[in-house]
Amino acid sequence: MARPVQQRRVTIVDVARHAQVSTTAVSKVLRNAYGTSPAMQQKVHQAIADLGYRPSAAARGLRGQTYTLGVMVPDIANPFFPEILNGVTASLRDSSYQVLLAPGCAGEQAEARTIESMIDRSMDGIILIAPISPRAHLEHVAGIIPTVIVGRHARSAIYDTVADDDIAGAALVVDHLVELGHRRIAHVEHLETEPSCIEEMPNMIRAEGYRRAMRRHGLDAEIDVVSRTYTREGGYTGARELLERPNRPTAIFAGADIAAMGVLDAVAEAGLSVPGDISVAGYDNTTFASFSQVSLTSVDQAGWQIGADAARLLLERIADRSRRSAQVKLSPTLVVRTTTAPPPTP
Amino acid sequence: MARPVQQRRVTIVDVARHAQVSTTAVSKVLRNAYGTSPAMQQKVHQAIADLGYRPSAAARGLRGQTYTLGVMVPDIANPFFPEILNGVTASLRDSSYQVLLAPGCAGEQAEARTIESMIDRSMDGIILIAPISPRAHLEHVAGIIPTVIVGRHARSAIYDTVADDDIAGAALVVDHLVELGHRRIAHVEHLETEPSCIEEMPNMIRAEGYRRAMRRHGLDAEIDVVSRTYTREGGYTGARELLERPNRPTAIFAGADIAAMGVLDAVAEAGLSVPGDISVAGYDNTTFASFSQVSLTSVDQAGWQIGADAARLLLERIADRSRRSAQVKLSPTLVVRTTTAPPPTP
DNA sequence: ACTGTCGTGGGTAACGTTGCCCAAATGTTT
DNA sequence: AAACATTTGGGCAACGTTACCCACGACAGT
Repeated sequence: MARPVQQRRVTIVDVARHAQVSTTAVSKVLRNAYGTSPAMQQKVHQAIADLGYRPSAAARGLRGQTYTLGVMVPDIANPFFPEILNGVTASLRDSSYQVLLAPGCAGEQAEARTIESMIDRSMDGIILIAPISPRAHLEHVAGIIPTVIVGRHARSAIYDTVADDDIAGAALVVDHLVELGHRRIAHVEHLETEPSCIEEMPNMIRAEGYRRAMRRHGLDAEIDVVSRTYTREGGYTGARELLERPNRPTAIFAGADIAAMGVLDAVAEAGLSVPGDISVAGYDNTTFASFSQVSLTSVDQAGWQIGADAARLLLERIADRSRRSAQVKLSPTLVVRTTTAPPPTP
Repeated sequence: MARPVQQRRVTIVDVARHAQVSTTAVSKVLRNAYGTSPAMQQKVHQAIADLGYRPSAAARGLRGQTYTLGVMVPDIANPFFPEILNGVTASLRDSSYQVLLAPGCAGEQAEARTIESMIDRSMDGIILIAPISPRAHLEHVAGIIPTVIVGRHARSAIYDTVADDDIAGAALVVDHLVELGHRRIAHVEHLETEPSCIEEMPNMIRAEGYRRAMRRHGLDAEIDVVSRTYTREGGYTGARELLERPNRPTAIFAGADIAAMGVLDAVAEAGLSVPGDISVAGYDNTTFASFSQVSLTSVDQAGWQIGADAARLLLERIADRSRRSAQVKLSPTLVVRTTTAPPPTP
């Protein structure tokens, strides 16, 4: 039954007393503020080490910075997001910032609550990955807390953005499939049920890129889009619908690898072979796409780089909140694997 | 250049003034504390709604609770962890708690820093998934903050645990393979580089369960374990080593699906077929295992349930810090798919 | 010697919330 | 009618940190 006594936390006051200086002095040393002699710094650092002092984020939050950054991801089960996150944490390795992930945001309501809760926790800045909130709400949020938006295609004066060129990415896939000889190329898109920001979302841009590329190749009549979600389930039901068409497509372009997974499920279930009967392509080039049993042709949008850029921009904005907003647009590349091949000869 | 003015946050004082009551009264209503009449509650709630008030977690943290729970995951790229997390958030749906995820802890040092940072942020409780810190350190942490440990096989008086019966899980796989006629069954385990808590870790228990089951079947001489990590890379290099054995195994049991992915990569690269030439089994029954192109035989350890139980225990412990510690042990089940079959007849 | 500047350090008042206590009003028992 | 219990609400002092000021001594330029 030996229970350790609930010892009081070491505070800045304890450090000050131990180092025989004022709390102000300790605070200054902690923040590398102006007005501290090397001798005092030495004393203070020694005291901090002796006592094992750690600043309280709560108390700091009440006054100023918390050295905490929040990242909101729409769906942690999607293997693309960990890559972005790795880029973020890599960028922050040498800083004193800690990253916290806010998971589970299904729907605009839940997303708003999640963002609110990050603000409540006085985070120093937030990175929102493909948020579905209306533009006005994002600007409102960005007015309260430094914000970087990942994925959305719209510039704002008060928040920075990092996005992949989804028009180009979708074109890469269509061009590749057309070059292989495909004409009936279908697309599985992600459609938000609460459509308040439709035209800025990466998923919509991808669908638009698909349509434009199809038209460019004179395939207007073959444009065929099914609307689901970027999940395995979404890809599965979407592909089921496509495979039941009287004249079924010879290629399916899923807007995300995770949806392509579902497409492959449906194709296998229908007893069709890939790429013999039907070609399949994805988007994101997740680790799953490179898996030997899958070997999915996919668009690489450099998730790591996206995360790294987002973190960098966020730190810059925290340092200078009135600086001009920046927009980073990254160019995707196509990684051709074995799920795409010429269509079957009839 | 219209920049929204940085408006001051609405505080409890504003609410109190607007509702014509004291700040104490507002605080009581917020916390459903004793001593508030229905009439006052009504007034206060109205004022809160009018002003859009949100309590500051920082200020709360300085005094008491922050209504924030932290979850530490060892590797967000492993698709098993999102399942646990979904269980956690589902359990907390109707509570006022917010979950934050602390990502990226490679090594004991990084893990300790991550835990420290959750304590610094005055979280109300933490869930540590398969932490690698020494036992003593975990007990130290649990003395400071309510803690639930997931995966570790050791009971403590001051923290609760939730774990899968890894001995039984490993036995399920070995029994299944033996029944199919396999004898040369190898295992890819996860080995921590900093071995301070070896014998409690789920990965070690799985390896031990494998050894025991092999002995039970009189296959002592066939025991063959390669030590890597539970990653795709680990599974890949581990399988490469196994496949180069003069008398290579007819079945490989990877301690995690994510490692099984790498095993399948290596097997494919070697030009062998699954399950024709070699059977492969995993652990965790992640969504990846059920994927049609993979169809991996795997042990289901009910990640969702693990997360839900962990969250429940944590709430109980927050409510009563001196309650007796609880240990939940869940029974795994085997999901047989198409990567396991009788060994090739020589 | 007298003023001004700079480097160094400290005092103090917030920041927003809640736990503890007390006061007044109301109800209940003797 | 007096004594006592209960309900309802408020005052006040922390919690740990930092921004803003001011004080002191040293030193340079007049």
